Amino acid sequence: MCKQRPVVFIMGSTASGKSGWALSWARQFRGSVVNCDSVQLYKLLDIGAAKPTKEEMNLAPHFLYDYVEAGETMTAGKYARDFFPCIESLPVGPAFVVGGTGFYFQAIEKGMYPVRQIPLEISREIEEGLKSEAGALALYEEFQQRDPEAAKKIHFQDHYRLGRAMELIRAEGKTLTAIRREFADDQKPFPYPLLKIGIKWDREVLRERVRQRTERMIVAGLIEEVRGLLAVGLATWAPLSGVGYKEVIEYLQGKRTREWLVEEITKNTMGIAKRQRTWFQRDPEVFWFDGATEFSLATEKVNEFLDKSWA
RNA sequence: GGCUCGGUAGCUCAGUCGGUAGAGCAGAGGACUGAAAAUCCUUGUGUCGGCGGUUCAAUUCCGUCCCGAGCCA
Repeated sequence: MCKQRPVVFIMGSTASGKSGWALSWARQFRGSVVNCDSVQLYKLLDIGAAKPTKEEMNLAPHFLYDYVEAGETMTAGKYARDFFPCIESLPVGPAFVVGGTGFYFQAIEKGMYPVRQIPLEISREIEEGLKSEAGALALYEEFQQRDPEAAKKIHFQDHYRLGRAMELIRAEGKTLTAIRREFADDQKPFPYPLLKIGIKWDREVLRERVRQRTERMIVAGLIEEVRGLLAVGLATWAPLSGVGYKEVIEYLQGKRTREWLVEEITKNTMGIAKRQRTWFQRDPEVFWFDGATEFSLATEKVNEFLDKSWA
């Protein structure tokens, strides 16, 4: 084994300035920026996804942005499968992996359970069951019976997780708990030298940043972007029910004011920020830096890490 | 000026036929292995507009004052 490519994760909530830090470092340390955001990887989602602009992307190599066709649905598993070939094919230099999707970071760092795609009949069957209160309850009871350990951690109202757990039982014939256990036994470590940087902000300052960014998005043409997506028949595409898009759709449909739009997007974006914070916080390996004042401190940390890992 | 309807949690409001009150939203905290910008969980004491009166007991009834909306002058 000779030199390995150093990888820096840049984590934090939305509107924390991650992309900017990543770009600065990619230029300063002659590296690449790799996206780890579940929305920015789609084509046609630009303004609402807060994707870096073409100009910004031209200042350093950017990867895994804009590469999934609109209308398709990405998953953490697919993302993880795309990530490693991408890293291998990068030009020389460190990789700055940046994004707000904690689940995707986990998918590349820890790996995903090796399970096959759920056959359509099975997912349909579960979906049907989940439609009624009684059906959901019956599924939950079956889940509790088959996998009491996992059932303790999944609330019966969390139909999404309940459904997935039941799909695995029916498709793989294995419980979540069993899959987890097998997986833990042959878990492989992340194959590159890794540094995790987190960007944090005072809550109220972040709220103000989000509000201003929302304003800027609207001025930049967010509404037209959404109109365009609807025009090509993407109304039911999952990402359009995400924050920043669903509000515009509602605005386009009815009597919501522009003021409501800004407030609603700001509010819902803060909800995302909260969930992102909760996710990243529990990773003890993250080095946190204040977004307003500690960029140079963080740069020193990165520099020191790169020195060590290239040696 | 008169009449009517309101004034209850940060916001919108419910409610107590008199025994000091509760939802939604917001806010806060948390979970998380193929939709994750998703999905889900936990969390509500506030002079019930002020002051008096009746009452064992008033946010609830009565009086009065203040504030808001509407109608009539």
